[in-house]
Amino acid sequence: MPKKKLSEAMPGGSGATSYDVAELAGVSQSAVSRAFRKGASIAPKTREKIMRAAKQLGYQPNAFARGLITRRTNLVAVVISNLTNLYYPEVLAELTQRLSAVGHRVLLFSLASESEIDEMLGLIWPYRVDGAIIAARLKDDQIRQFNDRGIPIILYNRVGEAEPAASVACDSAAGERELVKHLLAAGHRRFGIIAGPQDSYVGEERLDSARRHLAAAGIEPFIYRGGFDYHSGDEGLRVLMVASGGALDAVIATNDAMALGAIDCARGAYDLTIPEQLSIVGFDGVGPATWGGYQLTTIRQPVRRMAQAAVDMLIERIEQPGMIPEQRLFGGELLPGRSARLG
Amino acid sequence: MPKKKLSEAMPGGSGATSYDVAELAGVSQSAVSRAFRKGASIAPKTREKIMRAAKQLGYQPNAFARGLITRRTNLVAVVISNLTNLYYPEVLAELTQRLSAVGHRVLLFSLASESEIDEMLGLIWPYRVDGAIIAARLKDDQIRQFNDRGIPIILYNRVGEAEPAASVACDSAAGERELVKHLLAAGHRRFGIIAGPQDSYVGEERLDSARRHLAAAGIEPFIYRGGFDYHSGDEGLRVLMVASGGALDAVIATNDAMALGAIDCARGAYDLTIPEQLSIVGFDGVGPATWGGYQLTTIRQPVRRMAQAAVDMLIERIEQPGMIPEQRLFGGELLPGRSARLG
DNA sequence: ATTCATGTTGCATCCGAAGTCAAAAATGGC
DNA sequence: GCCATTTTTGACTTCGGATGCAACATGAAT
Repeated sequence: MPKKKLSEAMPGGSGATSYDVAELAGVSQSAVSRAFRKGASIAPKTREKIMRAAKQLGYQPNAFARGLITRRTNLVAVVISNLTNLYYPEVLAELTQRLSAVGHRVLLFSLASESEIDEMLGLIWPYRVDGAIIAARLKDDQIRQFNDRGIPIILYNRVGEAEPAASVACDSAAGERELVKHLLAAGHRRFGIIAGPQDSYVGEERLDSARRHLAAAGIEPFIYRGGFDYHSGDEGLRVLMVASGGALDAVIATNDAMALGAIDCARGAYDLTIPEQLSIVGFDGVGPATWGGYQLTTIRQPVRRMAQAAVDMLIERIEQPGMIPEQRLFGGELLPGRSARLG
Repeated sequence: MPKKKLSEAMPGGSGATSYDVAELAGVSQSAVSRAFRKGASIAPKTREKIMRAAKQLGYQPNAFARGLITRRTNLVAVVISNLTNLYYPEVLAELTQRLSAVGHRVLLFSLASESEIDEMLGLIWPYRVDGAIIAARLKDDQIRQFNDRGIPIILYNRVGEAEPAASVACDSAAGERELVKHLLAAGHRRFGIIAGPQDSYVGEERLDSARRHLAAAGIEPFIYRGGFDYHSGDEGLRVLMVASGGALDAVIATNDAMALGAIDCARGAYDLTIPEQLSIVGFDGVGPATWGGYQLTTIRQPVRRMAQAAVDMLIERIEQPGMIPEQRLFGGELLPGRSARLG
């Protein structure tokens, strides 16, 4: 008995397979397959005939069957730790657009906490993604798991430590240096820093850079650690005001959300005018930073270019496995804004 | 010759299949398959042995092979029109969390413009998603395509018109009514409305409701149409100020982003104090609305409950196809804030 | 017309896990 | 210890499309 059990047209459903299309078009299943593979050996006339039949049946090749045999799924895992952060939605939007443009689908994973990563990796493997873009803190052994499985990854605003990994990042150190330089030039001397959680890679980089450049000028800043959110900015400013005895010239927040929280707190709780009585700077250049009420002085990450680079690099590495991990560092742009006096 | 071409252990890779595991554990492939299916008929001792072998090889069942035979992919398509809108990232985060919790993966699609929907549908079909949650404007024939293919969908803050579709939404009309009621009770009489684009379902609902309730009080508001973004709020306020000859009591923005833009514009460009000289209300209850600098008077959508409901309904409909489309309407919560005088 | 190169086509097989079914093993009752 | 149940197990087939290969058609060159 030949294997020709055609899927009977269900009531209204469209479970058409290549066999159904083949029968309707009067060709073999192979022909149908070839009609849908660009560049395959098939006569234009035949392809047309097949496409007509396919349309009539609402046929679409089954990505699962295809992926099984070709070992290409056209899926890319995108892992983002906290989507509610103001910065990531923009990144995600860009990544999704770019990936779509090159024929890849986004399998999205978001984490409530970094501890969920291992669990999440277990959810990724079964889908045999062609690659992954990761904006979350991966430990070396987690990076190695991708490497071992031959799945190319691009770290976004993170870098691999011992284990090699391709990455795209915004130069935090350089951005922070720029801010500090201008703040110092404008005469600020008493600094407070509102930093992020210690497990954030970029957070620590920004903090280190700021401290280093302040230290070079003989300045020891007050430091508060928050959680990268608006509320941390508010609380951070209060803590710093107390710690410094109210004598602050400038506050460096390691991201915009906290800087905005600090601005509102300075105005609302301490009745300070920004930037005359206190300079506040952030980092990222998220949407609200440019709003009229804030006009934050900050470093804008070139999100579009970074996303484009991440996707380009990933595709390259998918097409040509075994490339040496490349790290691309993008310079941020100083948005002068009006929340700090710069020199 | 038996089909026993085992995938040779690549250099460091882990392309282990159930056959590899079977061989190592000294059992048949079927046994391996059963070991990974909860509730399958297998002896505890055997399962343990298999799991040990699987771990050793880094084996994870191939979702593509599994999906092909079971016709369940555990994939859910999530379609969101504009991710850069302040409101959607929160929704997306909730949806992803909830879906993960019930064992489903998110295949994310975002649209740069609504016209891309048809194209995007063509990208969804091959992946045989188990269901879809859609926060974008689907035309009836597009909803029908899902119905025809037997793919359950949940519309998020949208409803189907002619074609039946399950949906989850926040009661825009009721929320807007509440706002108008309180604004009227506080004595406001000269209203301006900053509305969204006409192709937005919730936008039109909010606008209609506001106009209707104002009309009932004999009031004809000035209306401006924007694009749901911060900048539209700024521009909207300027236009309304001109149109009304500067004599506005209250501004109703049909979402928060525009309300925030209007507040900053009122303060910055017209030097008005909010809410003493002008009341401004929004809709959604996004993060920045509660920030100290704004404390927006708005209607907070119960995002968590809505997302939970959307996922629950979708799963129900996946498990039990053919259910009658249900529509769930959630009431919003009035956040009094400080951007409007309420009665 | 014959030969050869080129372009199309169908057959058979494969990808990897799941499910069917009947055989084999374990369990229980007496 | 023997037979009747109940588990547990493995051989084989299935899902749907891609591909190597051989067969076939087409047209050009001789």
